[in-house]
Amino acid sequence: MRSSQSRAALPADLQAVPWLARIEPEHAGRVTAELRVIELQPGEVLCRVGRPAIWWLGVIDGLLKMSNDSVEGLPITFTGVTSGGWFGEGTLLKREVYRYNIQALRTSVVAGIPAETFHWLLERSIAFNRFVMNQLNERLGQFIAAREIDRLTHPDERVARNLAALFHPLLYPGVGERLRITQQELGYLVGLSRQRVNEALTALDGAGVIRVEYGGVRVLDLERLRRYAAGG
DNA sequence: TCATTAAATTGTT
DNA sequence: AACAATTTAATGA
Repeated sequence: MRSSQSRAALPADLQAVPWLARIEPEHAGRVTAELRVIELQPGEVLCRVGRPAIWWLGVIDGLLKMSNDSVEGLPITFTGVTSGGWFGEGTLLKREVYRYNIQALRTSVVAGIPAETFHWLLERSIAFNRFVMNQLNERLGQFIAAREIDRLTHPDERVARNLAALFHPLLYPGVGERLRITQQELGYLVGLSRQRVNEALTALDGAGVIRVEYGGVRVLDLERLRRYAAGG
């Protein structure tokens, strides 16, 4: 929006694109040439509902909040997109407009490839199709989970589920890795105050499912985090 | 490399 | 919302 300008991708950016190394070399060439990168400041909006979908977008580094608030009602779902996550494929496949608002929760580096390149890859690269198919499947699971999360009343449970969703197998292959997110950011994501998030994290730490660390959390038991129930 | 300082983040009230 | 304590990052000798 402001002074943000897109630039060509640097080698370091390319390394942070998980599907790039998996597709055929002859296809990767076009992608690296067309990949654009932009830096977002906290609070900056990447795309809004209703805008035509021109890019397939992914996070190089940072944290984005994906929300679909209907014009009339309250925000429906929130999903965090962390480093390595790509989104917008559903919209691009149908050649529609964006159905979500994407906002940066912290300073983030975001990459994008043009819609034509996205379709070009779909028509040629089996490896790319495989990645997108996986991605769609994961996203579907996330939305089903999101419906459940919305119904949860207990803050500790909401935090637990949201953390589990962020620590997704697709984005973070191994348990025990550190998820870099501050308690403030988690508060924005889940819709709770920082204090309440802190309280919830302390409870989760006490239960042994996560370890609270400075500037992030470490998931010790992803399964138990997913199934966490307050008081039991 | 170490010490000092500022900034960010956390834990509590 | 405010405060103190802690951790990290930055700076410069």
